[in-house]
Amino acid sequence: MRARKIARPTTLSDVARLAGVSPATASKALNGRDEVAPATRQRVIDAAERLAFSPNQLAKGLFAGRTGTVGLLTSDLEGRFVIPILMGAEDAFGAGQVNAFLCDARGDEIREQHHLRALLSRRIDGLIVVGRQTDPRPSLGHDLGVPVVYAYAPSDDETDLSITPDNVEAGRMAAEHLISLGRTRIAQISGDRSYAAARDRVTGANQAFKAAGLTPVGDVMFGDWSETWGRDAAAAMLAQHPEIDAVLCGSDQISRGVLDHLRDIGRSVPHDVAVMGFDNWLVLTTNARPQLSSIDANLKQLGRTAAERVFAALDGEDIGTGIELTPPRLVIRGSTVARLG
Amino acid sequence: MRARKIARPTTLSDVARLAGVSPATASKALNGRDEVAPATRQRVIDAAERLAFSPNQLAKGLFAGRTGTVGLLTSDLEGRFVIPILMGAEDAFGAGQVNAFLCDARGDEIREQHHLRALLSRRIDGLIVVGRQTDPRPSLGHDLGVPVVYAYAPSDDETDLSITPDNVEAGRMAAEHLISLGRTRIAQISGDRSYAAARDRVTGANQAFKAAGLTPVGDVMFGDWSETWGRDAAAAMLAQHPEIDAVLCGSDQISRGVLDHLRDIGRSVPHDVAVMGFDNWLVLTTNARPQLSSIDANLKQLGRTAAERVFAALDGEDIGTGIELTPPRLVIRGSTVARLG
DNA sequence: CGGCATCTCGAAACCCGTTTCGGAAACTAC
DNA sequence: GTAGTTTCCGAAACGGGTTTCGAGATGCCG
Repeated sequence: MRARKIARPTTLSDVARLAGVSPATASKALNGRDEVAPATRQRVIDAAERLAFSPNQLAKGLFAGRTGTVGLLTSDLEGRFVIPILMGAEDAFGAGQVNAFLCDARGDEIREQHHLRALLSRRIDGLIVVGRQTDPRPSLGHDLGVPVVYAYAPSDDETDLSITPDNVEAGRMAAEHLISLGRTRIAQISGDRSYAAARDRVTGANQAFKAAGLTPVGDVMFGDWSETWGRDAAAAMLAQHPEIDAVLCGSDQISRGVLDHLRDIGRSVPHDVAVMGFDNWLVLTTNARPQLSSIDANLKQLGRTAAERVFAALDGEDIGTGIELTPPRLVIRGSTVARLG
Repeated sequence: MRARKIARPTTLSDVARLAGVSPATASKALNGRDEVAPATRQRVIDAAERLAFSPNQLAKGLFAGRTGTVGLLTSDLEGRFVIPILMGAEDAFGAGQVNAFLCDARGDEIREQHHLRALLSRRIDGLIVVGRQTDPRPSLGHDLGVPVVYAYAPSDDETDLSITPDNVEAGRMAAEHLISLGRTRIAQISGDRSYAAARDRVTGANQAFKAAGLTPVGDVMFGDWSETWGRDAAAAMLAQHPEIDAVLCGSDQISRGVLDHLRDIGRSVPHDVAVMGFDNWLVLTTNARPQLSSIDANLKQLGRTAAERVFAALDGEDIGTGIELTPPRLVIRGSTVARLG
């Protein structure tokens, strides 16, 4: 049997005709409404089965006002951060009957507006806006007609709901881990100073140092987020302060550079110097020598939370306002604790 | 002026009423049909502008049978490979009026079927199936009613259209680069043997060796795709064959491990030993010491091509069959050519 | 000024599924 | 036997847009 050239999808009327009832009855039978005789219902169900009927969600959405679709508007698909968030959101959505439109604005405001228009004209039920930095981004406004949640990058309008990682807490957590290991001469090599993520983590770490009565060694070094910067910064730092016994880094990439330099100059990790990373990027952390302790921002969880907030808003709940911080998680590996290799 | 709690989107009827015409005329005016007087058209356009009217794509699609949406069914969002492909596809689609549904099946066939159902019931116009390996995957069949293109992972049904990187050519290209540099004692450290990508690249490289009259040093080492494996394999390889002057690796991660080991034992790269990676993963290649030469599979281009094929099929063209190979690209950096640092 | 072609517009049907509401049939109660 | 209930089904309207087709208003001709 050849497939028809144009495989017109079967409609509810087709099912109704085969079952010998009206479309109205077929609809009621398939949706479990109770004004249908059991025998009739079974006939309709059998007919639907036979024709492999799947209802046209467009028509359904047209009437219901709900489409079962959500927009994911990201500003950077290449970024590693948006992917886990998208996954978490997909997790939360996928459980139900929701599908997600993915749009990438490439950080271009025009393109973002364009995508936003397109999404709204498709009558999405909700929108998640994902940024690639934790710095605030312009709000999309409130008169969109659908609930909006900002993930990772918070909105600059505090009457929006934003969900973002708690980088201050993350910095504190990392510093406290090093302190709890007895390290006292701790240096910080961070990333790009223009990123709130870099500054926040340093803030948190400094709070922990202060609380423990420690003075950090040297000034915090800001640069970029690369391995190369980590290497160069470590060289400069250790030349000036050879006494340091731990380095708190702004990212796993930077940590890898620092580890590299430490091996070059023959310092043992973690015995002589402990090294903490940030982000828990597995490709980097688990293949480092030794494996790299890091702070995981729980991005997947963040994405799931964002999706759940959108869901809640769909069910009529108030979506809430302000910036909601999600807690980080400490992942201990061999770069801070020796027996873990 | 406060935004209404429920911002009911403006409909075509609203526009028509404001312009003082019937919905039918309004529709014709906005869609550029010529049975409308210029003055009337302008009135309608102005009214639409005033009300910020954007037509309900659902209703539009309901009638037209075209929804302007495409499904992207991937089996692994975490994989680095699918992301550039998705980007390329988004590029090609985004130019027009098409939006993409993103679904992640997590390599689970049940989940895949579930998502497929959902997508079809949303009346997508086309489907791109993205895999995370280049090994063939089960076909979804032909009676879906929409054009399907398989990207990266080809379908096991040769009457489907698949687009996948030419790994044999990639292997050959890498080997020829090393040969052209005068290297004659070349070893291969590859990834997981169960991956077609690993085997194909080795095949291509061996063809190049044969053509040049060279005998590879030692057996090809298969392992996994990690940096750690690269280190271990390099150690074993160099212990047994200290004479090698180039290593052809199965991935950039493996290359990084190899580079690491070479520095450990004091071999200079590229002077003593040249190293080639695969995938051109910038985070790894540009931060290596020296920077890593690699083969780029042009995945973004692949995604764009896949999207264009779907487009073509929508316009009535035959979608074609078989496996279409996309050419790789050689990226030369310091790990093979010294002056490039 | 009548007859005919042209232009412009709107009523109505349609896409597909849901829901309301009314009616027919079967059943109960007296 | 009649009146009142209940059960089950279908006609019709709806949602938001598109398209067909016919009607009314013009313009042009002789």
